[in-house]
Amino acid sequence: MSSEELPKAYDHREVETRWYAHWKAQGYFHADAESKRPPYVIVIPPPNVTGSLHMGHALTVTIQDVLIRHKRMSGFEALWLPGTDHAGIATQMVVERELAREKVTRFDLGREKFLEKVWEWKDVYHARIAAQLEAMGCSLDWERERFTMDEGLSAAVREVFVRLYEEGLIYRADRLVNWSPGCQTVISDLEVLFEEKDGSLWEIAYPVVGQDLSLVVATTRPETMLGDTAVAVHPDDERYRHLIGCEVRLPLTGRLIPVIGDAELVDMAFGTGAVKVTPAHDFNDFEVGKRHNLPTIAVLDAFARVNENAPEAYRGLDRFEARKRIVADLDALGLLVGVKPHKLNLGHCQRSGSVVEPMLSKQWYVKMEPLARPAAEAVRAGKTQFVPESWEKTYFQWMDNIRDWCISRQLWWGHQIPAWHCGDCAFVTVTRTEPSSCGGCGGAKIHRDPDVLDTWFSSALWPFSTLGWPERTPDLQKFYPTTVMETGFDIIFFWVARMMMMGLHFTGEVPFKTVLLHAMVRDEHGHKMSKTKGNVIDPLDVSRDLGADSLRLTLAGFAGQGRDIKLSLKAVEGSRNFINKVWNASRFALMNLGDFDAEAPPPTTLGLVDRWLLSRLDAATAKVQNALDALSINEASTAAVHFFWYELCDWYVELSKPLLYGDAGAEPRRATQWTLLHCLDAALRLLHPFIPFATEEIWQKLPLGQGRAASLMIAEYPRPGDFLRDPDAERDVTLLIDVITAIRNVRGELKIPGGKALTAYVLTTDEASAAYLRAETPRVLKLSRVETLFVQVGGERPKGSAMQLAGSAEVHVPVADFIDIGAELTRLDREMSKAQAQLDGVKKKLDNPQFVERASEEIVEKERDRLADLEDELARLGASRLRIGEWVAAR
RNA sequence: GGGCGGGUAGCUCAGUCGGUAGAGCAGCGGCCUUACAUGCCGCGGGUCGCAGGUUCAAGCCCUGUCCCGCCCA
Repeated sequence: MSSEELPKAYDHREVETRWYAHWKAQGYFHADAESKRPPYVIVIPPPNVTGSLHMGHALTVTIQDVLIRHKRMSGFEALWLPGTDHAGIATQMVVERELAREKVTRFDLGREKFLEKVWEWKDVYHARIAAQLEAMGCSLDWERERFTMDEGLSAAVREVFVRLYEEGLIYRADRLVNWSPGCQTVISDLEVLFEEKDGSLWEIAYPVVGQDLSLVVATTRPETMLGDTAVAVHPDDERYRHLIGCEVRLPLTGRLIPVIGDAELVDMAFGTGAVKVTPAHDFNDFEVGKRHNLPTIAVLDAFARVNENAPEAYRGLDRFEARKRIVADLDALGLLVGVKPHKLNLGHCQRSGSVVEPMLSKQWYVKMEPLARPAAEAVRAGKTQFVPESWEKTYFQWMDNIRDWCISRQLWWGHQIPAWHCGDCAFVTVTRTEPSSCGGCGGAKIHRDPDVLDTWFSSALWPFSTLGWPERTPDLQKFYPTTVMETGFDIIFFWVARMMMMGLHFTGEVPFKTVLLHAMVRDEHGHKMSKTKGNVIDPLDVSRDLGADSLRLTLAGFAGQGRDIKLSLKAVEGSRNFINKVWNASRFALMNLGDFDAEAPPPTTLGLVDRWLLSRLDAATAKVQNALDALSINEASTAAVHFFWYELCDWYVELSKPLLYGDAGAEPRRATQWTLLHCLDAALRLLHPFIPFATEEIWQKLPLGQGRAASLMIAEYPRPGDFLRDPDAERDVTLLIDVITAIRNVRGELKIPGGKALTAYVLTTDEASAAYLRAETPRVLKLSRVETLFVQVGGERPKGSAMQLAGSAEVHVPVADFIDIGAELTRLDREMSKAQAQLDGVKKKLDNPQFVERASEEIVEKERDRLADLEDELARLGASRLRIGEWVAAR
C-alpha cells in the first residue's frame, strides 16, 4: 500500500487481528534459557480457568506486558510465563451447577466421571482465556504455558506436601473449622468474609435446678442452644457468682448443664452478663469447652440442618428455620425474656456466600510460623521489595501474627492429598507415589484420603513449579528467582506471602525480587464492577469497539499506586484519539517521505528546529526510561504520549511543513525528512510497550532502509543519550514558540476571526534573537497566520496595538483599526494585577532579612531574578497600557 | 479495638529534594489552516478537608481533628 492510500482514520480491527499471529509465528515471545543476555522474568498470576478475563486481568496483563516488552527491547532475555489456575472451589461449583440443570449431582456421576467433565470444562475456558490474552497483545511465551494441575506441577505439589509432612510442618488435627454449607467444604480463615449485619439479641431464661429462679442468657444464635453444654458467668459478677457450680435445665431438651465461671469469655456489661456455651458451634465457646472440660455436642449437619443429636421436633430443619421455631417455642413456654436489635459481624463464604458455620472436624494443617519467620525476614532485609513500599506493613502484620493454614478441602477437583489411611491400624502413609501397603503395619487395607488441597497450596509454588522444580532444569537455573511479581494488593496474604514462604523454604531463594502491586479497577463512580449491578465493562467489548491498544494505554495511564482505579469509557476514547493522532502524524510523514532515500548518508547539517526536536526526544527518552525503571508505568506512558502529541505533532510537524513543501530548498528539506523519520521511529519505539499493535503497523511502513529490525517488538528501545541534547536549539526554538503563541493569544483573546489578515511586530532585546526570528519568518507566518511580520531590536512600538510578552521579546499586533481596543485594555489590566500580586509576594520575601539570610544562595538568587523579571514585565505591560490610552484619547 | 490508604479545579487524578499548584475530561469562545473534527487555536476555573506546630518558606514535615474507603480482630 503506498502512503497516499493510508486511510484517514486508524482502524484497529483490521490491524490488531494481523500482528499477534505474526509475532507468535516468528517466535518473538519465546525466551531462550541458553541465552547470554541477563534474564528478566515475570510469571503471570494465573487466571482462574473458570470464567473469563475481567478488567482487573486487563490491568495486570497490561502492566506486565509493558514491563516485559520494554526489557525485551532493552537487551534482556525477557520471559513472561503464561498459565492458568485450576481454581478448585470455583470450578467445581460451576460444573456442579451446570450438572444441576440436568438434575444430575456429582455423586450420581462418581468421582472419576465428574472429573472428566471438569477437564472438558477446563479446556473450553482455557481456550477462551488464551484467546483473550492474545487479543490484549500479551507477549507471553506460550511454549512454556503451565496449568496448576499439569503433571509437572502436580509432582511439585506432592513433593512439597511430603517434605513438609516429613519435617513435621504438615499435620492433622481435630478443631473447629470454617465450614461452608454452600460449598460443602472447609475453607481457610482467609476465605471467610465478614460483613456487619442487623441481627437480634435474644434473652432466654434457663431455670436453675432446685431453686425458684432462672438464669437469663443473651444470644445471637438461639438455635445452637440445642447443643449448649454450659452457661458461663463472670466469676466477679455479684449477680451470679453464687450460682457457679449450680446446674440449669436446658429448655426444649431437658438436659442439665453446669453454670461455670469464666473471666475470659464473659463480658459482664454485655447482654445479661450470662452466656450460653456451645463448644461445637462457636470458636470462643470451643476454647471455653477446652478450659472447663465440657462435652461437645454438634447439633448441625454438613448442610447446617439440625441433626439427630437434637430433640426430634427440630431434626432436619435448616438452621434459620430452626431458629424461628425455637424462638417461637421458647416464647410459648414463657422463657423468652426479651429480643433486642443487635449488629453482628457475620462470616460468609467467599465463594458461595453462605453463612459460615463453625464445625468440629479433622483436617490437614500447615504449621506456618517456621515458614513465615524467614519470609518476613527476607523482606526486612530487602531481598524482596514491595512497590509501593507501604504494603510491606500489611505483609508484616499478617506474617507476624500468622496462624496455621487449613489446607484440606472436601472437594474432588484439585490435587488429591497424597496420604493413605490404614484400615487396620491408625497409621497414615504419606508418600510421593501410590503405596501398595500401609507404612505402619504393612497391611494392604489402605485407602487414599479423599480430600484435595486448597488451590492456593499449588499457587504458592507457582514461581518455581512452572520452571520445572523439583528438577534442576535449565529454565530454573536461568530464570529463577523471577524478577517482578505483579499482582493486585488483595491477594498479598492469599498468594504473595505464601509464595514467599514456599519459595524460600524449598529453593533457598526469594521467588521474586520485587512485588509490584496494583489497584482495583472500579467503575467510573468508584463502585465495584459486578454482574448484578450491571456496571461491568468487559475488556473484550472495549477492545473490539475502541481497540486493545486504547484499553492498554488507558490502563497504563491509571497504573499509579493508589487503591482504586475509576475506569470510564470516556478515558478509553481519549486513548483511542491519541492513537488516531499517531496514525495521522505517521500518515503525514509518509506522505512527505515518498522520495526519501534511506540508504543515503545522513544530512551533514540540521536546522535548529530539527536539533530542538532531537533534544526534546532525548529528554523524553530519559523520562520514560527512568519511569519504567522505577516501575512507574503511568509516568512513563504520560511522558511518551506528551512528547508525541505536544512536541512532535503540535510543534515539529507544523514547523516542518514549509521546509517539507520545499520552500527552503532541497538540503533543508532532506534534513527535515531525516529528522521527522528518525524521531518518529524513536517515538514509536518508546510507545511500543503501551500500544504494540498500532506502533508495529506504522513502523513497518517507515522507510528505514536496511539494517532495521524485522519487527518493532525486537527493535532496540531508545536510551537517554541516543539523541543530542542541544541547549542552544532549545533556547532559540522556545523563543520561536513563544512568539507564535503570543500572536495566537492576541487573536484568541481579542476574538479576531481566523480569516482577518494581521501584521505583527516583534521587538527583541538582542540582534541574535532578531536574526533568528527573521530567518524563521515563513514558519511564524504559517503557524500564527499573520500576513506580515516585522522583527527589530527594540525601537518604536506600533500604535493602537495589542501587546503580548514572548519571553524577553514583545509582540505587537495593530488591531485598533478593526476592533474595540477596550478589550485589550481589560486584558492588560488583568495581566498587570496578576503580575503585581506575584511581585508583591516576591518583594515580601526579599524584604524579609531572615529569608535572605537563611534560604540557600540559589533560591535567593532565583527570587532576585524573578523580581527583576516581574518588574520588567509590569513596566512593559504598563507602557503598553499607556500607549493604548493615548491612542484612544487621540482619536 | 488495631493497622493502612485517601480528601488538591465541576469530574478523574499528578504533584520528585519543602522553594512560582499541574494534566486529562467537562465548560466557554474561535477555526472545515491540503496528517488528523477521533482534529486545531485560545480562555476561564484552586481557602490543597479543618485547627495548630516546625521552618526564612508547608499541598509536601510534625501533632490533633473531621469525613470517606480498605484490611485485620
